[in-house]
Amino acid sequence: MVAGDIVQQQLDAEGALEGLSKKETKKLVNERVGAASQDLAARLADRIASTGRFASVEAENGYINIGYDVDATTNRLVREVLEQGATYGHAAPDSQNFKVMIEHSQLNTHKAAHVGHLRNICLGVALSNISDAAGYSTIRTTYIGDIGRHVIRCLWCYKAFHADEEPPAGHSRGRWLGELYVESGNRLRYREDVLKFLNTLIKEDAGLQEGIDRVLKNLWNTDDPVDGEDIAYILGRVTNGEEMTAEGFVDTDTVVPFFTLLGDYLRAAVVQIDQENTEAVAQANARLEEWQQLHATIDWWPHVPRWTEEEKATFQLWEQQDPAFVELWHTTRGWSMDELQEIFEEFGAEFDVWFSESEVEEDGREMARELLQRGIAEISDGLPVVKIDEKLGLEQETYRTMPILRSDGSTLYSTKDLALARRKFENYDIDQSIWVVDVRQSLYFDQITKILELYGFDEAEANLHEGYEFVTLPGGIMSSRKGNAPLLEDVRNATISRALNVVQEKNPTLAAAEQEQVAHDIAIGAIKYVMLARDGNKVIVFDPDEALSFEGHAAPYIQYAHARACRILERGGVTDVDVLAALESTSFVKPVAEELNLLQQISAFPEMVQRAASERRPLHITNYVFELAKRFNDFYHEAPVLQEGVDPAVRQARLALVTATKVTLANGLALLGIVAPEQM
RNA sequence: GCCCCAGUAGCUCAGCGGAUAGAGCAACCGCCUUCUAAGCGGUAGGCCGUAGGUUCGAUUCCUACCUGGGGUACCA
Repeated sequence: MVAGDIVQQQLDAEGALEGLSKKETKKLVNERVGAASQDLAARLADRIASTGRFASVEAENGYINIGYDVDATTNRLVREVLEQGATYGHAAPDSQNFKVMIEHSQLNTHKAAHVGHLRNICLGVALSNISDAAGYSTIRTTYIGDIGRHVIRCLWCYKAFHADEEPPAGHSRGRWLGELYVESGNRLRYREDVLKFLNTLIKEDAGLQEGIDRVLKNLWNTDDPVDGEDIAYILGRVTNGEEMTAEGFVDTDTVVPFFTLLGDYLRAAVVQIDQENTEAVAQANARLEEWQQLHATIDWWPHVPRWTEEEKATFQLWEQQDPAFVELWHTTRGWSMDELQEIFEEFGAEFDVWFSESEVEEDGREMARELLQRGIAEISDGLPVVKIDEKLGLEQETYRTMPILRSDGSTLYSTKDLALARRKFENYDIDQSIWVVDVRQSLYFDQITKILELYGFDEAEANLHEGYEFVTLPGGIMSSRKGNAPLLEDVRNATISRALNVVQEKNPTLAAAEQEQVAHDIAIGAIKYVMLARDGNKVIVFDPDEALSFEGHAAPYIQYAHARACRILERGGVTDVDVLAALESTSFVKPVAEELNLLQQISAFPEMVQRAASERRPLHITNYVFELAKRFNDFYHEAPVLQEGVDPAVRQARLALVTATKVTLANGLALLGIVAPEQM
């Protein structure tokens, strides 16, 4: 760019540009700029070299390569690393003079955590660590979803169907509640699911039109014949390829015998189909399987409307703070919290402040009232909402309309978040408030922020949504109903047992307890690395097999480099303290290329921490630490430390380099919340 | 419809307007009497989604389009 300007000025001064079109000017400048930049680089290089501050300065291809005095620079660097130890790379605490609150790991009680939550925890922990290390005063917080529709549903299901059951002992009680929540959804959504199945069949199954007659005939022949109008309804929908609704039936329970008889048709379809056509066979089988699953609970059908009423009534029990219900809530909440604590501990999530939805509910309700009173919110179709675009005077739809309470007066997520956002600034004197929540909520958080602005809350703009894409499975979107969303606990267990196998195979002489500890560190590290080594705006396709791979670009590769470094130091019989003490007499003369590459990478760490913090991208640290491990492995193969024939001075220098590498690797991994074992 | 995100090697992903676009996995060929082979070296593999624009220079910035994903008033 500079060279371009210079060339242009030169040509201008020479008068060479006179009368030329813009395009011709460009062409001329273009022709000369390459040479000019090389010339410029060479002249600059000369000038830099003349300062005598660098060991070598070379101009190459328009770039300037500067060489340092290796011995002095290395000594200084290694000293810095060893003196600072676990804080190498960190800025002085609070040196940024900026206080930030990071909210993450908003797990729910009464519900099982899945791999998507795992990404949140890993990201939140890493972002907090990095923020802290970069010198931002960081308050770690979480916001537990201990009330809301999921809790109500779970407890409704508990009271209605499982009240007399003994919940399992110990930590699986939380998981048990999670299963109840899934069951509640299946029950309440049952009619929808059945109708969806029927309507897909009507739309996609060409054979149904022919087969329907027999099904309907059998419907006449049951002991308790169904209404003729309903049979006509079914026939009409099928022949016209139109969707059925529950309301379309005179007697909605007609669906029960109809759905049962449909099984005969589907079973026959599997047999009749051309067996050569594997795709059609697979589809027919899949349909039959889905039918079987739904049919297993066909007796649910008549009850669904009543259940829906019961769910509403359960909401009201909470709203009215019914003592028995509140007690049940409190007890079951405790079961889940025990489990959440374990997860947090295992994944290194520590919090300075704990929030939960139940504690901000009243504040939120109060705020909603005020918003209505002040005319910022209004009742639209019986629903309290803020018409944000209208209030901001925006022509184009941008922030749309946000409900701030349910029409029955119960609170929504938004009700509570408005209150919480305000509380954070009022009680903790922060400069910035960050939500680590997946990207699907970005409109939601924009809405919250804008409503706070309309409310007159000055700090609203200091809210920041740190979004990240969600986690899917190789097969497609996860659906908890189909049960193919891997639960956090399952992923954790599978990875740990897999890691244990590898450790036992690779390091059979290690004591069993050590093997288990190492396997644990490796497994958790592997999971975390997968979650952090992709940019936030990339969807992670979570392949359990790949997460379990311990080779290549993954945490174990880095941990292995660290363990190797530890091993060398152990065999060399030196500690960090010894190396530091000997530094005065350590000289780094004529290092090989692998050593220089390693040194360069170590020295880049502090800057990388700053960058990761300011961009809020732990990815920079995962990349950094992988590159560092790679360079160490290169060094390991090319530059022997303890082997015979290595000059004692070289050995001393290399031991120092290995120590600095070990410290930096451990520090980098620590920022990611990954443990660096000393042996593997 | 409107808004957001992604599209780079067979797959998963890096790539701070600049040098010959890089890793890992998978494939193929090598390296353990040596500080741990969870490692290292090599081979092969690319219209950087498409078309314009800005720039001396674009994978990178802008616009449009294509493809995929997500969001879009009483889910969280």
